[in-house]
Amino acid sequence: MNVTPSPPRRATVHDVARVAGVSRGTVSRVLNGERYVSESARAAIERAIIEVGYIPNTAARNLVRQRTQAVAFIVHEPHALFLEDPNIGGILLGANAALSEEDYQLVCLVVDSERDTTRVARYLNGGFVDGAIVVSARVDDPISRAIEKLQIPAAFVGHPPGLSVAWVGIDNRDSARAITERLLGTGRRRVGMIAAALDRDSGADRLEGFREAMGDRLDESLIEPVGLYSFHDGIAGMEALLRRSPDIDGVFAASDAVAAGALRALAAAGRRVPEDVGVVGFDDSNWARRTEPQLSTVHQPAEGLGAAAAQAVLARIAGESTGDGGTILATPIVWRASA
Amino acid sequence: MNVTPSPPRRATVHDVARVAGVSRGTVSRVLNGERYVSESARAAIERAIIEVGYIPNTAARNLVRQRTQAVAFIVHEPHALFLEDPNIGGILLGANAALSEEDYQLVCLVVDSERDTTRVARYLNGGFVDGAIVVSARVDDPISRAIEKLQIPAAFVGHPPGLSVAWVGIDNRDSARAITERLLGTGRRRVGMIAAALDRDSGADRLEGFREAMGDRLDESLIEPVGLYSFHDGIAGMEALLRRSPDIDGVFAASDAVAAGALRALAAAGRRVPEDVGVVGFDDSNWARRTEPQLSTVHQPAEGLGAAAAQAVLARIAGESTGDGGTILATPIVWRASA
DNA sequence: TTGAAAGCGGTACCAT
DNA sequence: ATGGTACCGCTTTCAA
Repeated sequence: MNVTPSPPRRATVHDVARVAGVSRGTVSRVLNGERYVSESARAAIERAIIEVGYIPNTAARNLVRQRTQAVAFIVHEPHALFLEDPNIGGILLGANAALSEEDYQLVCLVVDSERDTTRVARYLNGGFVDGAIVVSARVDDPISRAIEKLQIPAAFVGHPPGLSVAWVGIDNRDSARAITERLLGTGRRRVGMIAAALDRDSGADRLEGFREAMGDRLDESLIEPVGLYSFHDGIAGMEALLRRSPDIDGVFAASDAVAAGALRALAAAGRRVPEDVGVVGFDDSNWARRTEPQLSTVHQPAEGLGAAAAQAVLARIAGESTGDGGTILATPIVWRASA
Repeated sequence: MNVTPSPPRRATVHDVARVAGVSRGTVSRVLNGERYVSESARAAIERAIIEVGYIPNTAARNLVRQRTQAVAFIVHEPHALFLEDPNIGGILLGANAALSEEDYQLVCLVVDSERDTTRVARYLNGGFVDGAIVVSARVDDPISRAIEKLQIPAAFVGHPPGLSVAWVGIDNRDSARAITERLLGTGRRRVGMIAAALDRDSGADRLEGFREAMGDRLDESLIEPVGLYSFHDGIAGMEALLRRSPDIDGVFAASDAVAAGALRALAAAGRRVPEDVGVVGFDDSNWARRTEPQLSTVHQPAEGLGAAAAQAVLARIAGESTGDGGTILATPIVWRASA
């Protein structure tokens, strides 16, 4: 069949002007609510707008105004992680809310392949957005380069190592230290850690914080490194720990998902939580309230991070801030029943 | 300080032409890899491009070409659901991959407030995208209206009741019937259902399918309706069922999250799964592999849905298809250990 | 108060 | 092959 129904040409300012019997300039003034338009002209134009079914083409407007009232939100996560990460959704929602407040449109771009990387970089170059928020940046990929080269107002969530830019994040080391100390405060003697994602800042920092809190009491054999912040790695990590050090009575899991896995492994091994073993996690994600018992954990302010990143970008768009500093958000400990 | 560093004006085709000593037309030809450009001109232009640091402004190009090579992905979920829904991420990734294949940019817009609704509708009107994929459409909201009015090539994921448009989805009723029958096939006598989200198509259809499969054997008191597809509602639903009908020996939970909750409640009540009670879920989401025992469930092809929606949109952009039909994807049963 | 005209950054057609 | 020019849809001086 392939009968494409006549693409109904959209009415333009031109059409409105013609029908209203005025110039396009006057129409534009009405459209933008400016002064110096006679009542009669305004009325005629408003009538014409309805008559011809006029809808403004914002893209054209942006071209001349040289600003778009839009900010990109770029997610740069490997496939699986994107689906799993409990924070990403919150960050997105937080950023969207903050931008929405200022009537900015958040456009989220996801990078899931080499091809995406260059296309997104092109998009950034293309003049479709006034700024960008980047989650999980890679150093020296086309996207970071585009942002730097074009000096696009940007903020990163999580500190991109090596990049000197504005960023917001949390203090993973300090938070890890704090919750480990709290765990120690419950009287545990043999405290271990299931460390994850040591190739990332966050993972390495959490381990570092654990080390700090343990000080002299640290027994290296009580540290079990695993690959991802995942439930399954949590199970494996806990099993390894139990095998190696059956007398373990406290565990700091690098994330709630890992902690949930640890709980599962402990239950399978017949250990009671928190009576025999105290367990603490990190993130305060959905996991934390679904385990039995519920997790004591570090609250990660996902929506706050998104909002802060958005505000940083908006400030730079407004030319208010040129600093490359980082903003660190508070991470209160939420004490529940698992320790 | 507020010293906005001199906004470095971006080089344009004009600049390149001037430096290369040719006309803008010729520059444009080189940019678009057309024929009929002398080697000398091409070389001069390429040199000039580097010299002035030219970066094309895609937005301007789109304006004249009247197409953007971008498709919107609109998510219209209430706040909490957005963070919970196990399918949305997969749909997004599937759509992105399919669009990426054709060198289209997916721009995801999230609707989380009244304000967002109108802003997104404006964005759609604005001429920034060639098409749209809509997840969780509302009937007669500004977004659906914009799409209809502008005849934007679109596809909906899940059948938007009342709207006559292209859509992709699954057959919830049939899938529910199939897995219920399979559950009955294991010899259960007293099979119930924790029905959820009955105000949505999907929820109502799954219950309908359950009813069909049960036929004469249906005992209305074994149906427990709960609010959301959530873990906690799963717990509550199962508790209610156990209270009312202690002899229950089979449960169809409206989603995996609900099933996970049911498992928790059953464990708390001392029932063994699958020995005492068989449980089946719906979605085949992350939940399914994290419960103990792992869930038997209906596989929901999230990425496939996203890809199919993307292809439908691309086809309509190409003017190939004008049908308003729906595409139904297969939902194989995945049999694990919970029944 | 209003219209005319010059762009915004490109593309595309038409002579040459 | 190339330059000239009209135009995409809208905003923004500048005169009148």
